[in-house]
Order: sequence, then structure tokens, then C-alpha cells
Amino acid sequence: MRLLDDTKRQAILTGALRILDRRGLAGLSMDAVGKAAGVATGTIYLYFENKEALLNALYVDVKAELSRQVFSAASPTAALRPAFEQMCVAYLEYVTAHRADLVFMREFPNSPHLLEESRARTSGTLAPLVELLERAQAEGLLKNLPVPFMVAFLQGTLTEMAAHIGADPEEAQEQRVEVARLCWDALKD
Amino acid sequence: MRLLDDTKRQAILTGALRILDRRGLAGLSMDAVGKAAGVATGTIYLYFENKEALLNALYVDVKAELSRQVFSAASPTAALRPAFEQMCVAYLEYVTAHRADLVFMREFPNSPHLLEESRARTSGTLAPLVELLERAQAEGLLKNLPVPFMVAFLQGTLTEMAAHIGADPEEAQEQRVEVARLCWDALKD
Amino acid sequence: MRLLDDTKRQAILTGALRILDRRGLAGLSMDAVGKAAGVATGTIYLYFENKEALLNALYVDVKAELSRQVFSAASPTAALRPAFEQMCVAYLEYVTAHRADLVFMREFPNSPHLLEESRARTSGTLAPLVELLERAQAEGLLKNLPVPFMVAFLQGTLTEMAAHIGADPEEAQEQRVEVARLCWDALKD
Amino acid sequence: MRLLDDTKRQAILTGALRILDRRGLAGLSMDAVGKAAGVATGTIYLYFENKEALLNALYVDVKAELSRQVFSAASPTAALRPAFEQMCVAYLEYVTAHRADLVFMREFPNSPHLLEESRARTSGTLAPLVELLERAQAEGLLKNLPVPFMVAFLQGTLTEMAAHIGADPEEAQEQRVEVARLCWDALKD
DNA sequence: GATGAATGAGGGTTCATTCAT
DNA sequence: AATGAATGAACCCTCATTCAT
Repeated sequence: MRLLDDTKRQAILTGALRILDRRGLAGLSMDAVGKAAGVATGTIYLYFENKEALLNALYVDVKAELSRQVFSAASPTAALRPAFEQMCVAYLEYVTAHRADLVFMREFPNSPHLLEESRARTSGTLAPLVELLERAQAEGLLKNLPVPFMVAFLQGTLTEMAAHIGADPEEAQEQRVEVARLCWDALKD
Repeated sequence: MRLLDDTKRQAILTGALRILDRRGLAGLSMDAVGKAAGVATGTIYLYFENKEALLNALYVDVKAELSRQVFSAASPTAALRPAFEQMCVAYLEYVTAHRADLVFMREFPNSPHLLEESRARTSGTLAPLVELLERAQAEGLLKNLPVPFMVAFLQGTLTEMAAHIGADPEEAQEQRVEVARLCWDALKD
Repeated sequence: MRLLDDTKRQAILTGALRILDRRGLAGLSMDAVGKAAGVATGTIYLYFENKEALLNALYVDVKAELSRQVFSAASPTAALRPAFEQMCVAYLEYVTAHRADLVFMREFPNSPHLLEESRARTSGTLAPLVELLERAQAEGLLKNLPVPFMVAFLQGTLTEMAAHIGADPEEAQEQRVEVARLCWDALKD
Repeated sequence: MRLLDDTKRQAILTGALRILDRRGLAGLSMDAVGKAAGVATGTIYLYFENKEALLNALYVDVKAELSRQVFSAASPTAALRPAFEQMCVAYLEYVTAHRADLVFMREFPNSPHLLEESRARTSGTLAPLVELLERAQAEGLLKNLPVPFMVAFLQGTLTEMAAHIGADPEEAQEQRVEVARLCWDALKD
């Protein structure tokens, strides 16, 4: 399925994201994606087997990009709490800048189109977070809850709160820090 | 738009919810709703202007029902923290028992179909929660964050966590209490 | 699948036959059928589950109509050879007058769309012919070949020869009689 | 349209026949032909103006090959009836061994794609049969029917009956002889 | 000459909405 | 008020054909 022009593949995914942003998952038609990507409708099918495959590829890509952005700055040697809050802020920053990604990541898993394979391929993206939570638990800093439980909490809370971050840059940064602290307080022992 | 038979109106909304439960928002067709409600397709249009109006009405109803259930038990004279946690648990119990409502409440606001009017009409349903949070803040128990911010946190967190509550009744109850505590810890000063 | 207006069902089948006549099986689109039947495309789907179902229904109908026409006049008490030749002539007359039916009946069974059920439902249409052949065999008039073999021979030969019958009515009738005699000679002992 | 590499032209035609065998006329896409021929899709258009031209060329070729195979063994000095029956058997053998050819030859003439030119170019392939029939008529062995009429009869009957020849080799051979005899009986005076 | 990526018209099908009954 | 048959636009996808390489 990997044909010649990887640039075009990216253009299609980006086009899809643009439509998602403007019209939501229900409004994403293959025609619209083609138009947004500057590509004929039929061309999409050279790069993706069908709409479902396109959406799953997008899901995998978006998740990967998110975790790359969120975890890239996190120095594994940093103290646990600052590292934790840094991650939270990075997450909030990312979804603020990529609202469409956020909407898609929340809506798509509820649709019947998410393939088990995609779920599997994205499960590893949160590894750095899992590791950090485990270390913090080991040191007695966090509640003794199952890690997946805590991950779900963070994902849900941060995603939700991202939508309530203000537009003013300075105020927004302050609010992100507050949310990060709130998350830590929720999980700390 | 409020015509004769209010029972039929309810039947339509209930039918829609049943379809939502079985097939999700994407699978909700007007034909299916009619069939589930025991009503002809055309009849729906006597009670709702179009699909969008039906969905918005459903959204308002579901939200109202949810808050009625959640806040009905809360005695306003109870101690603040128990009252708070009681609300959280009630919320989690409700969405566990009404999974379709949950799915719909999470998916629908992301769609372009949620009208501003519906958002406005549902904002008041959380008044008892707002009041409780303000009292707790006045007593210095909670962080000095804007109340809408805290409400958003609770809504997002509880909704997200509801999806991760186990199936075993006893275990589920324990998890609900844990989530409630976690929410308090997040917000407490 | 049998909805209200049986007239419309017939109109759709007739429209399909008209398209078949003009453009062949490959040129038969649901849009074209709808247009030929004076009906919206979507309406076809109220009467037939999909294109395949429409084609199979048409096949069953056409086969039934053919055998009704061919065998209606055949008096079972008539002498065997005249009865046989009468059937042959009737068959040739029918396909001359309904060329589209003929083309369809020959082309469709080769397509992957003919359902086993349709094959089964049409297998009985030739019963009068089978009976006649068996009686003629019992009387020692015909070769001792398997009856399905003889049926296939007649079907193939008559269908093929029908395409070579001239346009002039009088000449055509003469040729039909000749073909009938030829068929008898082929099978007679 | 006759370009350099005649081998490649043949490969394309053979590829088309292979697809015809596997998927029928409706399943014959230019992509599939190219793949089966080991050739790029675009290359087909260097050898054939379009799909219609390819199919017509295939038709002409298949018909020619058939008559070559059928008439090659026929010794012109042989007695008429044995020569006749030999031809019939050879025809049946050929189409048994080349089922795809048979399917194609039966299906394609019904489509609107068969050009008059192709029909004309294939009409001569049956010359040896025509000659034989004329000689037999001159000797008073056969009915006094127009020769094209008799040719049509043979073609239709043999093609149809070929589809009903059993799979067991020995039985099949016996059936072929029976069909040949049946054809002779049909035409004999 | 040869390739195969790209095109876009056209196919089958669904479904929100209308309207005659 | 209630019905459900009818509509037709819009959907996803295929494929004959073209064209830059």
C-alpha cells in the first residue's frame, strides 16, 4: 500500500484533517478529502484501500505525532513531578494548536471504523507516560491505582480541559499550569 | 412544534436513544427511529422539524434527566465533601446504567449539529453542583479556580472515567468511590 | 418485499427489459432503469433489495412468461409430434417478438448474479416439455438420450435459430416450421 | 495499430482470456488484463486503441484459432458423413478444452461491443464447413435448407451442447459422438 | 516503447425529507 | 394527525483512459 509519492499520502491525510476540522467526522466525504488535498477522488484509493483504511491511518499518524510532541521534551532524568507537569502542559499545548486532531481522536474511537489493529498500533504511544507513572508509584508519590486507570483519567481530563483553555496566550499558559497541578493533586497519594 | 400527543414525542426520543445504543450516532436514520418508536417515518416530522431538531431535543432531555437523577438524592444540608462525592458516584452510576446516553452526550457536542440554543438550555442543569462548589470554595475547601473551569473538569473526568468502570458490580462500586475521591483531591486546596 | 403498488413493480421490470434491449446487460444501470420506468432511482430499492435481486426477479418472471406463452396452447391430448412441433414454433414466435427477453435469458445465466434460488424457481417451467419428451421416448419415437440433454439441445438450438429467422412474416412462419421439423429429426430415433 | 512486439500483443490477448476464464466478461478490467499479461496498463493502449478494440481482436483471434483446430484434421477426401461428424466432435473437444473461449464467444456477440467489421472478418473462418455442407446437399444427403441457416444451427447447437458434456473423459467422448450424430440427423434429408 | 500514477465520470446504494392518501 | 411510498442528492468506490516520466 506504500506507493510512490509519500508527499501525496501526507497531503491526503492533511486534507482529511482539514475537513475533519471544518465539518466533523460525519461530514468527511472522500470527495471533500480529495478536493482539500488537491487530488482527484480516485487518487485517494491508490494510497488507501478505502475510507476506513484512510481514517485508521490518520488515527495512527495523529496519535504518533501527538506522543512525539508531548514526550520529546521530557527528560527522563528530571524529577518526577516537574516531568509529569511538563507532559501535561505539552499535551494541552498540542491540542490547543491542533484542535482538529483532538476532535478526531475523541470521536473516531467511538465509531465502528476503528480497527483492532490500529488500537494495537497506538497502544504503545503512551509508554513514556506509563513509565513515569509507575516510577512515581514506586516512590510512593501517587495513589495505588491501576496505571491504565490513571492514564484514562489524564487523557480524559486533559482533553476536556483543553477545550476550556482561554484564547489569550499568557492567560492560557497559566491555565495549563493550573490544570497540570490539578492532575497531579488528583493522582498524588 | 409541541403538538398533540406528548407520549408519542417521548416514544420517538426513546426510540432514538435505543438506536443510538445499538448502532451509534452514525447509524441513526430517521427510518430506524420511526421503527424503534413504533411510528411512521413521516410522523417524526410532525413532532420535530428535522433530524437536527430531534437530536438537539434529545440532547436537552438526556442532560436534564441526568441532572435530575444525579442531584435528586443530594441533601443540601449534608457536609460538603460527602455531598460532593455522593454526586460524583451518582453521576457514574447513572452513565453506567445508561451507556447510550453517555455515548450520545460525548459524541453529539462534537458534531456540528449541536445548536447554541441547546447548549444554553442545558447549562442550567448543573446549578446544584455550581452551588455546592461555590460553598466549598467559600469555606476554603477547594482551590480558587473559576467555577465553570471546575465544572468542566468534573464533567470531562467523570464521563471519561465512566467508560473505564469495570463490569463486576462490587468492583464497579469501589471504583466509583475511588474516582470520586480522586476528583475531590484534584480540586481541594 | 412485496409492497403496495404491484403496477410499479411491473413498470420497473419492464423498464429494465427495455434497457436490456437497448444497451445490454452491461449497460443496465439502476439510474437507466428508473428513468425507463418513470420512477426515481431510490424507488427501485423499495421494490427490490438491490440490482442483483432485480435481475433475478426479472429472470424468473421472463422465464415464467415464456413458458406460459409456449405451453398454453399445447393440448396434452394432441399427437406427440404435432404437439412437439407446436411448442417449437410457439417458442420461436415468442422470442422473435421478445428479443430482449431472449438476450437476457442467454446472457444472465453466465453472469455471477444468477442466484441458485432463481435457478431452482425456474427449473419447473419446462415441465410440460419434459413430460412430452418422456412420453415420446416411452413410445419409442425419440432417441434414448437423457431428457435434460434433449432439453438443452432444444433450448440452445431454438434460441440460436430464432436469431436467424427472417423479417418477412410469411417467410418467417415457414422457417419456424422448418426449424421445428429439424429439431424433431434430430431427436427422433 | 500493429506495433513492434507481436509477442507482447499475444501476451495481452492471452492475459485477457485468462481473466475471462477466471472472472467472466464483466470482471475483465484493463488493469487485470495488464497484470495477467505481465504488462503495464498503459502498454495495452499501445497495442489496442481501447477496450473495445482489444475485445474485438480477441474475438477474431479466438474464432480463427477455433476453426483452425476444428478443420485441420478434416481430410477433404473423406466420406461426407464421417467428415461431418469428425468436425462436430473436434468442435466439441475444442470448446471443452477452452471453456473461456466458449464463454467469450457466446457472451461477446450479445454485447454492443462486437463491431460489424469483426463479424465480417470471422465469417470466412467456416469456409471448410460451408463447402462440406454444400457438397452433401449436392449429393442429396442433406435437407435443402440455406447453408447459412445450417451453419447457424450447428454453431448454436454445438456451443450449447458443449456446456452439457460431462467431466468424465470416456463418457464425454461418447456424448460428443452422440451430439454429432444428432446434428447429422437434424440436417439429413 | 513502456510505465503506472493520476484522473473523473459513472456505478450501486442510502437516507433525510416530502406529500398524496 | 398519521402514514409510508416516493424522491433525488450525496455517498463510497471502480475503472477506462491519459500523460508525465
